[in-house]
Amino acid sequence: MRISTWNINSIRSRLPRVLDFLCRSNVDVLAMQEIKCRVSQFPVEAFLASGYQVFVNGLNQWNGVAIAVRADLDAQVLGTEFSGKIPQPPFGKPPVVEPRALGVRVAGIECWSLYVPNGREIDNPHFAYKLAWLEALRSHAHTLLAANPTALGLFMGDFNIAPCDEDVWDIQEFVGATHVSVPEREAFARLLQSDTLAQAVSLDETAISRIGTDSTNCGGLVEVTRQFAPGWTYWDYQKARWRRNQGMKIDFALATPNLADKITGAFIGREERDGEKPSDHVPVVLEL
DNA sequence: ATGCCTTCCTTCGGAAGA
Repeated sequence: MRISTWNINSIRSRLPRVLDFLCRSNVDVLAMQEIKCRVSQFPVEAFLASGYQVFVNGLNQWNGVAIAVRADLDAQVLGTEFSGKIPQPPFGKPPVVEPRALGVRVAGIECWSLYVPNGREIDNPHFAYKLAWLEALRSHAHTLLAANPTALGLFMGDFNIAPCDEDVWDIQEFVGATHVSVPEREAFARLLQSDTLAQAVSLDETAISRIGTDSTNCGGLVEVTRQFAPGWTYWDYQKARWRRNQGMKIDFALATPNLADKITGAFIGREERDGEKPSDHVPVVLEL
């Protein structure tokens, strides 16, 4: 079975590329982020014609997530809300929960497509929102595993965090920036099983032991792409980042331990950053 | 050279992305 995650940066701009990728790569489940459209604007018929059922969470031109599942697979929507309450952004009237999460149960696996808030700048209210959003995700994962330690759960998407210094082309360029800060890396680490932290994030021993001892309240997940698929998943459109190969590794798949044991490989579809109208992210594909 | 790009909208300028 093949499961993929991809921040496509607008389904209406990327439809031919996404359908081509689905068929060519023999993908069974695709978690998409940044569809940038309302549910009514999503090209459902085109997916059906290509042999995929598709589930959509989209409100307007911002954010939005979807999951395509091969038509012959059994799939049920879980929802757009975590058991850990998803926070509202620090703006907007009336207040609304942004479409950044969608869960579908596929073949016994609880699959989530996630678009973690960007954070903007460290001192921006959006940054606190990002941390609160990640805490809601941690709470959900913790609750899932507390209820059933053998649960099969997969939390895929654009995490907007570079967990390790090597996950950006030059860490010196990111001094004082979001995506690499200690609070973000700690929030990412708290999603994980405590004994997988040391190799999963660039944090000092004090921070790792502090988070690691908090095992009664950790997410309990395992990041399952890095060991099979090293390298970056995003290159900014600006400043010729792709041509100069200056990228970031910010797209991941976090699995519950029982599902992590079933992962046999992963790869990054780098070729999707080339050619006509690419997204700035490329797909990450898991093999089970 | 801020190596200035891509997407969206009650659209031709601004917001957001990371």
